[in-house]
Amino acid sequence: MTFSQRTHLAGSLRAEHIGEHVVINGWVAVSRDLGGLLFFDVRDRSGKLQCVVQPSEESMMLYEEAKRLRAEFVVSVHGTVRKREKINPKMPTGDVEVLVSSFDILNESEVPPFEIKEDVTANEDLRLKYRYLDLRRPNLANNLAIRHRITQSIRKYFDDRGFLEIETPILMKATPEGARDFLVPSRLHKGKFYALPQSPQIYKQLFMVAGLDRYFQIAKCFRDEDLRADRQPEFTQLDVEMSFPNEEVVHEIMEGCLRQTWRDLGYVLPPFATLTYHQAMERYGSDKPDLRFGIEIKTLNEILRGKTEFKALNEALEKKRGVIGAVVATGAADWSRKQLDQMTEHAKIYGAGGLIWMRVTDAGIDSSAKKFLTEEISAEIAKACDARSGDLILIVSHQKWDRAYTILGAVRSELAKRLGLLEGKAFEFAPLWITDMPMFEHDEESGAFVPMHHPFTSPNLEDWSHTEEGLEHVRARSYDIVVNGYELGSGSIRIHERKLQVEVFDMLKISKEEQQHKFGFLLEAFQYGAPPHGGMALGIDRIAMLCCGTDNIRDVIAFPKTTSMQSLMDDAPSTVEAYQLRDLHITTVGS
RNA sequence: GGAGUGGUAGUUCAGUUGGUUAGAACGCCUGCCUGUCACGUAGGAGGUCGCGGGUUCGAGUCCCGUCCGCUCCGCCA
Repeated sequence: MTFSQRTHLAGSLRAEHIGEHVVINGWVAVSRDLGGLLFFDVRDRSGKLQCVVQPSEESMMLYEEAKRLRAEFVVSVHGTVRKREKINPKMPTGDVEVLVSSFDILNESEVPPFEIKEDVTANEDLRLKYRYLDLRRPNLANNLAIRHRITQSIRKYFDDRGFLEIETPILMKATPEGARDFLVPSRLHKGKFYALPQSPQIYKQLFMVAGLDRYFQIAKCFRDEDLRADRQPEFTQLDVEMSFPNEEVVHEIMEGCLRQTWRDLGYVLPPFATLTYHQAMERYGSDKPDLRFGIEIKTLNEILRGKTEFKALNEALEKKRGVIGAVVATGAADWSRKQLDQMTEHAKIYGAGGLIWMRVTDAGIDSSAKKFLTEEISAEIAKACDARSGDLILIVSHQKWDRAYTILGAVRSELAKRLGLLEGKAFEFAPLWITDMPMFEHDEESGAFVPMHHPFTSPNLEDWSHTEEGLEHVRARSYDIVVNGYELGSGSIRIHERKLQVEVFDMLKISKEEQQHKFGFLLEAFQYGAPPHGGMALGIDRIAMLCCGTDNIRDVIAFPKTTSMQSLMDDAPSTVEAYQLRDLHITTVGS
């Protein structure tokens, strides 16, 4: 089939093009036959354009032919741009239309399974099955364009600063720490497996040993863990590492990168706040707090100690790490019993035993724990919380420090939602650094200490301890970037000395044999002049989510998986032929 | 691993206490219509109520199981 090359994109025509002869190639979005006068809109990636077939005696054939046009037919339209009789202010191209002189149907289309329009109503599973049609919608296509803009901006930023973009292997050694690996069986090595990278962490550290000095990569990473609205099994990271840095250098580079990316998209990224991990937990109940709204947690342990008969509260006070905390819902004293019950149910999802509410009014303080809290104590709590008449105080207690604050953080977020504190703030950004994470975390199940970040993170040497009791208080030289409640990424100054790395492995109860088997090559590399180094990794998908104003990671990925890790379009994962399994020395068990 | 929620026409949904032939809107098809842009208008076609079993004279509706979508807890160095 022959057809003319287009002269313009459909969405690009404006009044300045009036009088020009143009060729537009695209899809029929909709056709309106008024009986003798026929309009059809042509859509391409750039937008939509109205075309009109106005029959005259010599063009009746054209009109008859145009009646065949249906949605999603592919057409090549020749015509002349002219001013519309009635302009359409809702369309960017609404000042003009193309008077069609001829057109070719380049391909017909079945009736699509859902209408391809901006305000799509079809459910997501149907749209995922026909993803190529969903991507035809300008809003989704625009998300991918924004994502492209982000990666271009990042590449330019790091190139300008002497960073080399270097690819790392996708088939790598399995190091089953942290998340589950995706494994790839080896055909040539019976019974052995590669793993897909959870991150290029070890490779980029070896780049520093190699003297490559400054590295970055936009890298695909894989984790075989359960999905969420902001998590996919394969995702993309901006991975960065540099030699001879301190925390300030890394922070400056990464902040600059995000600021430039935001600017290139036409957004403003305000200055970063900084909170230590403990500050974030105790003030906002999260290690990734959303600072677009201000509700802060108040800890009430000292106010309530020895002042109440409430059993649940005293149980928290008796424990070394128990916490009683409160958040204030401004102006919510008039909430109904039902609303309060809903908040309680929400807190219980996160492990709360219950929720105490206090209504502060001119008439005094009404409380669900009236029996156990005297008027004086209630007043003192209200004062500590800065609660005024008309406010609602929600109190949570838990015997564990982090659980208590996590529940309070969840209540804080739910309040923001219910009080509408985030409305109209999709494109406001509140970035911050979270610093001084604990190096180790006590694991309830195993009773052992596990690394909170990863085992290559350098401890703060001021805190470094060789005793188990001391481990709890060792700070890591790590840092996270958080924006609007999303952890965009984390990084650290790494260990670059074999001796310290072995000490950390020992503390984590990784046996010498295991150290050698999993990380022997890294320990060996550290013996040959490894420079001090550090870096960071940021989630490109989450950056794109923020910049597209969506809270669903699937909106910024071309072909995403569902929450059960399937691709509805191509039906992956699927069974394979028996000979393929034989080649790989694999048999499947069970059914 | 667990919790919640949904699955009815091509699509989005409604469907009462279990009761005749399962409805609406949009889309689709056929006419009519020369300035529409959510065109209008007249008519028409279109259903394995996710799947399997059970209770019942009778199941879209009740029960059990199962599959799938979404959200969340756990998990995610």
